[in-house]
Amino acid sequence: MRPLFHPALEDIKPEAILYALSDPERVAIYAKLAGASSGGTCSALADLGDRVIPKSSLSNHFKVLRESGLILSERQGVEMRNQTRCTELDERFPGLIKAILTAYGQLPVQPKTD
Amino acid sequence: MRPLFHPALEDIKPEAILYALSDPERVAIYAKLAGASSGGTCSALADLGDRVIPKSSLSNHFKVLRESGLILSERQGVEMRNQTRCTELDERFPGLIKAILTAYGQLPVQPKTD
DNA sequence: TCAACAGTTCCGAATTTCTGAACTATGGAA
DNA sequence: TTCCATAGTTCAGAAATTCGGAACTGTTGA
Repeated sequence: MRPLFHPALEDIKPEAILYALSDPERVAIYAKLAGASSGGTCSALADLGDRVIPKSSLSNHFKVLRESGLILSERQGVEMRNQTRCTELDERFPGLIKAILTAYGQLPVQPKTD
Repeated sequence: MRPLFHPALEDIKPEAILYALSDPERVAIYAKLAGASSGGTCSALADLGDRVIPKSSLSNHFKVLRESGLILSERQGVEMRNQTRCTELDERFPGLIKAILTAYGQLPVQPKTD
């Protein structure tokens, strides 16, 4: 398996962020991740309620989110822990993520201020 | 020619906005439109500096922008006047457009005094 | 060493995007 | 009116992207 690619903060492109979040399925995944306190695994996020995302599609969604700079994934044992990079991202693109999640009506919690 | 479709404000979908603005070429067009006081025509916006967008591609860009709810197009004589719907949109999705244009570095903002 | 499991990669089918060419709509001139 | 020029749209086929089942990889535990 190839090592997972994560762009450096300064290499994150707005078009990649917008593209990644132009898919409601990915937004749902991202919003769950942003809301969950636990590092969300892929399989924990596969169930969208009305449909279960196939494994390969899910893996691709995570890849898009990861390579756009929205999330950080690291293998932990047999599974993959994913977390958002929202604090970092908000530095680089102030207000962007919050405005997007608000637009989707998916803003889960107020941003952490720690 | 088919009549041009514009979604009603309440039918505008965030995914359509994000998708439309996930293409830097469309962002450039939109930003020029937002900046220009005159209603920008298609041909006036075709020149991106480093490349001239083909007519048919340009027409498609405008269609995507229009059908996502970002712009309003109306024929005026032989040409098409386009204007942004940013005031309306900001009501529906507060802060979204501004955050996006800022992220792209395309918003002529006043310098922060931090 | 083997089995179970989480997730990735592969690959073919379906969908979408791109753009040159043809077409439509409008206005102005003869 | 008829013809021409201009602005933009639509068409069509090639290229690129997305989707998802099947096969594969890496890890843990027995």
